[in-house]
Amino acid sequence: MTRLPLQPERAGKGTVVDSIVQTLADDIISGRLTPGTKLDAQAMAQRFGVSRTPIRETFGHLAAMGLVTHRPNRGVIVATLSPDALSDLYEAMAELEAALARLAALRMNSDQRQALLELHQESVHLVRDGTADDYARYNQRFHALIFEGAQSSQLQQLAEATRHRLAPFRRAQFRLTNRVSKSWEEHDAIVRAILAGDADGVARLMRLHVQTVSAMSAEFVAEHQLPMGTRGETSP
Amino acid sequence: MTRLPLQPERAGKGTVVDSIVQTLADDIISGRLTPGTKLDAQAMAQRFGVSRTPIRETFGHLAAMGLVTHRPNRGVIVATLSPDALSDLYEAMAELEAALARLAALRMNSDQRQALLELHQESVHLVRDGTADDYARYNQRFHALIFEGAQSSQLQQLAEATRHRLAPFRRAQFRLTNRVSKSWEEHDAIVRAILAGDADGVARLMRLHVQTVSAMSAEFVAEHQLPMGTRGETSP
DNA sequence: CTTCCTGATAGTGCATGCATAAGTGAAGGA
DNA sequence: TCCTTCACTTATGCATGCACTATCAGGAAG
Repeated sequence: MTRLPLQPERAGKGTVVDSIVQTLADDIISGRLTPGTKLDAQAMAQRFGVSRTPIRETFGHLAAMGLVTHRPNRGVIVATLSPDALSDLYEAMAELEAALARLAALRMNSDQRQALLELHQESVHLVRDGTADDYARYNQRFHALIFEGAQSSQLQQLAEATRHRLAPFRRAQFRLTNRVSKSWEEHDAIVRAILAGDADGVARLMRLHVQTVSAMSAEFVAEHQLPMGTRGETSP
Repeated sequence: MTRLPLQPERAGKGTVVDSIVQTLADDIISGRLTPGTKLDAQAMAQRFGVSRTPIRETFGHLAAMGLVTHRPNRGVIVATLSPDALSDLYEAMAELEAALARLAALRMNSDQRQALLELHQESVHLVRDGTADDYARYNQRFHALIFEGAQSSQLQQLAEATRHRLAPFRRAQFRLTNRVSKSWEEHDAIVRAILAGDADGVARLMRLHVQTVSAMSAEFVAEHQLPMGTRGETSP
């Protein structure tokens, strides 16, 4: 009668729904689907060669992740954020990343610290010679290393989920003038604090870093009139 | 074939799925459904008087919230947590609550500070005269006031979602000896730090407070053999 | 010309049916 | 007695069909 669990956490793979969730989530995060875009259930059904039932289930998952907004009887759209909601989400991001950086400063082993330092030092040339996309990729890896160093998988998952929700509004910030060099300098201070084991200091620095990104992102969104859904749903 | 055009109880205006999600989530959070319990789709369909389709959609929502675990072709069970996963979640909880408390210390207005102080002072008698449930209710309101005071709705939502996931494992901790008076003393220090505007101090205190709860919860789970994911992990 | 009604149309939400994989128990062999 | 095998049972995952609601075009009333 004692039923021992066969393999822990084997779940989450295998069904059609999960693979479609991955695909659509990636479409949103990568910007192929922009905020405000309506997701037509039967068009998706055709695209993936399945019926509408698993598509609707997929929409449920994406809605729970905050990537899409479900409006009863009116379909599903890629999530839009009012300026207030955007800064609110960035604040959450700032606190999550600050907490992770704090833990990383306390917990990273010497290999991890070395890897972080090397990644950061090798990125110097990107400030002058790299493209915005190059720097964005380095930036992604920089934060990922800190996430891993914190060794707190739940907190990491929350941070990554929040990062995904912000992705559509954050993408192009490195194209702003001077943003790259400023960002690199902020990273530099963060790396030094982590190597020094200055937990409270790195938390403060990371919070400021993300707040700066937030301001840049808001500026970029304002300048480029990204769809935000400022006034609720009813748009004329 | 026999389709009833009129739903006798279509409570609220939202969809059926949303109301079922609410009900089942509450069943799990409140402990009516304990971790490891299998959720039978057609039994649920009968219980709520709907077909299996919206039930399956409901399961998707609950899985995305982390309240249930979906095993392909093997159904859905109320989420179980290994001891490691439990402490990991508590760590996330600690950091989230610490961040919220820090913001609350910076942002609460005088009315909110007054309300927090009054709630806390009025709760003194619960330490000696109240039941565990009484204190749990006060505890809930205490943390809720701090959440509101932080004025950071996304962070608050993350904290509440995490709190819900922990609820099945956290419920009975106030029945442990001395836990109530210790908890009250920790709250007391937190209130004083918030009133003093000591942001970093309250973050540290809150982190310790939740860590203590984590230890208590782990102890309770171990003593009472709650269903967990993987057995065999002995504490160091 | 604007506002309000009204009917057509499309798409969502749910029910039902079927193929398939997982679970169950009995029979046979070591 | 215990383990393996195999048919049977059960429930999951997906497809399809139908009713209901939101949206929009067109026309009447102000």
